[in-house]
Amino acid sequence: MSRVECRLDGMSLRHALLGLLSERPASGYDLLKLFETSLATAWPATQSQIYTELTKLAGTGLITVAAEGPRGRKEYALTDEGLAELRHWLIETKPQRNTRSDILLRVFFLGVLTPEQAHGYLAELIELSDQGYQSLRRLEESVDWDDGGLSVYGRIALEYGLRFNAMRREWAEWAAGQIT
Amino acid sequence: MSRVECRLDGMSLRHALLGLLSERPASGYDLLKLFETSLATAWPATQSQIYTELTKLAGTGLITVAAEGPRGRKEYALTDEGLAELRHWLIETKPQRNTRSDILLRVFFLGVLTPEQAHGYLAELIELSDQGYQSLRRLEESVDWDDGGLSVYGRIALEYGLRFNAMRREWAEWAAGQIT
DNA sequence: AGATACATGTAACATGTTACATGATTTA
DNA sequence: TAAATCATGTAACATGTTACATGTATCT
Repeated sequence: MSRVECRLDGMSLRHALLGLLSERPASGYDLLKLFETSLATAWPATQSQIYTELTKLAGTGLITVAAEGPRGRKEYALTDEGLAELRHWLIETKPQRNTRSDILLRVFFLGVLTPEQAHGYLAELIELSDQGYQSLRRLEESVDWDDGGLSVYGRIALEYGLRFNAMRREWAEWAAGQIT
Repeated sequence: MSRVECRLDGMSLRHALLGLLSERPASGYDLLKLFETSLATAWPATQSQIYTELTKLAGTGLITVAAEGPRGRKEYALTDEGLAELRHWLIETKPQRNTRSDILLRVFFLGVLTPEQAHGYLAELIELSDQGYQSLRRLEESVDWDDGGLSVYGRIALEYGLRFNAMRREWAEWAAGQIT
């Protein structure tokens, strides 16, 4: 009775918002900041998208306006239904979204460039990976890992980023060696 | 004079098509098959998208209908302008598209599940990574690497996939150990 | 008083997905 | 001759980006 209809996959933005609200109530503005910091690498979202989706979520009862503050601030809180939907998404639906990579796509076509230009591209990737790695290291140091719920799994997600950037750097170095 | 206006980034589908056509002429149907095989992991595209984009590209002169075959087949070929645009994209524009990962996003919110359920999710990821790895190994064996232009960089892209899946597997195993 | 940060909302456009719709040629 | 494959196109909808538009509270 409680699950009204079959929902399609996707709609990850919706679940990202539910997930962030599962920790504590927050305004659209707060959520925007959280997207910019913690979720930026996993699921970037714009201000426009966030506010629009929050209105929809409140309309379907997955979240509610729990409090109103100064400057028109609306603080949203997760409802029981919202938490159920979040759990449903995590447990029942298969993570299989197609990952699109601008960076990898270009690699297929480096043959139309000179070997020097191809090396240039790979050097860019090495730098990009280094920057990503360093930036995550800085984040690691600045975050209070004794904080609430997101910290355990936030640390795990950060480790993913570190390993990913290290892998990409090593791969790009190897690839540069393959090009004569 | 030749570059008419400032183009925005993005439009990777367009450049993926130009890139594939830089090797040899092909029909929309051929290109669809190429997307399903070689580009599937880097930049998936649907039949609908491909045919629509080909029509647009032919309209702007980046490709032309070089030949027509049986069943209404239209074989497209890259023009000089198209090749210039492809090179421009590869050399001048920075690869910085936001990578969205459904899989990583869920990790942030595993705290709303029981440790057992979280372990279940990580086990799924390990299996997914293994399958991805094996499937790329099979592809590696089935492809004729002495073929044309795409093979050198196609092999490099494939190596990326192998390393990525290996990295993700190891990370998920480590992550499982972090959850008490 | 002016700058910055807080705070929300919408409109236009670009991109991507699913489903529908049609038909020709080859192969078993 | 029936099924599979080749071959293209469009319509409706979902999602994501950029720009515009507005106003309040705090800090220096």
